[in-house]
Amino acid sequence: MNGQFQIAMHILTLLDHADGELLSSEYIAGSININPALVRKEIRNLRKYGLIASKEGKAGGYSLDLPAPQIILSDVYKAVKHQPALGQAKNLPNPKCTVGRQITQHLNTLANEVDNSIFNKLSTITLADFSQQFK
Amino acid sequence: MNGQFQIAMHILTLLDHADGELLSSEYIAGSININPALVRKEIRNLRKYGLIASKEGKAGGYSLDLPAPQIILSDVYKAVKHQPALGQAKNLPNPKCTVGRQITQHLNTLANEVDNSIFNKLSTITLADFSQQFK
DNA sequence: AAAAACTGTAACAAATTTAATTACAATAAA
DNA sequence: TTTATTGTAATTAAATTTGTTACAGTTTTT
Repeated sequence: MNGQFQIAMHILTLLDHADGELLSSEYIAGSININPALVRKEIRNLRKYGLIASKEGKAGGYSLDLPAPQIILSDVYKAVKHQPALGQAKNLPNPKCTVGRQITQHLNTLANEVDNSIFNKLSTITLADFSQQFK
Repeated sequence: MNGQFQIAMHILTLLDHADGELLSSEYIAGSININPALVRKEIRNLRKYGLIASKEGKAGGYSLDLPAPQIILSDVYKAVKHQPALGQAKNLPNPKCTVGRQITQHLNTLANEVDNSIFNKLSTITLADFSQQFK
């Protein structure tokens, strides 16, 4: 995994604290300490998932698209997750071997079970829960 | 994450099926379809955690160091895991910002909780459970 | 003793992924 | 019309992961 989840949480927490006021990608980038273009790229994704609203043009910026108590961390995770948490090997096991022939399938099943347990855990926490720790 | 867990599980499953007979890194590599040196490198690690035994020299090779029912998948995970499942951002948040100042700590707490839920899930499954699916 | 078949380990190269940078068109407010 | 900002793409740089090669050390076999 990479740092997308952390970046996403940082952005969302800032927006929650802004309390409806629009924040610019430059301001957000200043808090996270990364490049503003990366912030915009990450937000493009979160917007696709209905978590963030944006306004273009002068005095534009970003805000939450849902009240913080309605943003469930499992949804944030889904938005940024592209791979199973257990990882994914890129080898192609030998189909002539009894184990090699079947292992991909069994490993995938296991990976899904693990992903589910992460979802379950994260579905018990809202952005509001997380964000209020800072106050 | 990378594919280390999958490679480790593949190796362990093969060794379980070998039923005490020693397997060479070349044979194992043939089933996984990767380089023998990589197999040995991965095994070096699993050996450190007491999961695999090795024998050097001609007619050498590898075997399980514990009966399969005593190899818990959470131990395999611990052996290969180097990073939290949620990932880890490499930015250094701005300490002048209320959120930036505290977020690393709160994200780490969350990451630990998630890691625990993975451990809990994997601690319910043994290598024997996994491996017997192939028979 | 010598040859053969292994493991153990290191050094290096290649490929892939992630993050950073730059640039600029499009939009909306002043 | 100027200014500040988002949206997006293209490119570069850095980091990580995977693959390769090589060879010393070990144990068995002849």
